[in-house]
Amino acid sequence: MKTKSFSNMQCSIARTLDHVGSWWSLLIIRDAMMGARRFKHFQENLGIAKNTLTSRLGDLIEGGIIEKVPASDGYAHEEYTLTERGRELAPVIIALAQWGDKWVAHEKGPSTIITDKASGDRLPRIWPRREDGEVMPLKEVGMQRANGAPPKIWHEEKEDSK
Amino acid sequence: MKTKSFSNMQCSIARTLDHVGSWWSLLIIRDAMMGARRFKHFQENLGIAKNTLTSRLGDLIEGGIIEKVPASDGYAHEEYTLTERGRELAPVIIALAQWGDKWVAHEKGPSTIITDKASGDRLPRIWPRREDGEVMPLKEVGMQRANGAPPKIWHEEKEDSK
DNA sequence: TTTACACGGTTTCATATTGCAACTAAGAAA
DNA sequence: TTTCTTAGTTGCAATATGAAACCGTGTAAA
Repeated sequence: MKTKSFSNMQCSIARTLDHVGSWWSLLIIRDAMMGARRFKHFQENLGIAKNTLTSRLGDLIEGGIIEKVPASDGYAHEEYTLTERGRELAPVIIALAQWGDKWVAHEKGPSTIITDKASGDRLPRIWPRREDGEVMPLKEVGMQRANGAPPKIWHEEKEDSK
Repeated sequence: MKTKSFSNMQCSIARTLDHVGSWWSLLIIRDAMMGARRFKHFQENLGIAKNTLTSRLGDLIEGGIIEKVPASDGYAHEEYTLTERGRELAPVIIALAQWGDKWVAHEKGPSTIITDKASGDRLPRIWPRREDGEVMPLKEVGMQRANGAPPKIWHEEKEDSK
């Protein structure tokens, strides 16, 4: 028996979570976005067990989200940096951070602030928008199954029951 | 020993993941957003073990993300629906889905399509923007530690080494 | 040059989480 | 009344995680 993998699911959300869905992955990515580059950085900052960190870093490297590069300073051997793939997870990280700020904030306030580097202002809430850039109410966002997707039966059964 | 909880961390990302970071949580939320309301829906669609589903649903209810409500149709006893808190996770779900579409797409294409209900068009990529609504390059997004946050030493050590 | 230490792991063991299968209680259907 | 469906619960096996000890390499200190 194994913990089930999501990689064979067709859903993009599941396939993404297969890469970043395990317990520590997104926090490691967050730290990498904030400048952590070395094993020690992640380990001390997160308080993660070393063997678990080894394992998670390995998975992220295998998934092409993080890569090992020669050290930027003189003496360290190798460092971990985000790939393009990894950097593009920023919207996920920002969305998580902003949800947390709103709904489960720490009494001392947020410890991480996401800003526009140029102005120093905090970013507005990341949110679905139309092509023209206008913010959409969630009610107007539809999540549908595409053609190839296996059909769902959730709503049909309601029709003939009531 | 216990699996470490993130809830005592000050970081909003960690605090959010404490609610939705476990293996199945975000997929359950995704299904709820797509209309799943009953235990059976989640269980059949996800292929999750029933005891695990029971446990995850309980956590989500405890976290105020899902709630049990009287059935909408005649005979079912109770159903699971997203709360406001839960619905506001949509940006996270969308960001995950779009990342997956781009980087780890299934050969048959995405199974879930996120649209503007009014036009039927797929949404543009959810992405950090400035106050004026303009899309920002990731390079211009800063992630900083706020005042109260414990200081990090990642960069200082580089100064005096080279 | 020898010794000590920091770093990035690996190994071992205890506990936790998950999956699977079987069982159960309550309501609906036949 | 009997059967079926639903929404679980229970028991067991396998995997994941945490804590602590250990280790090899390279750097620093004496």
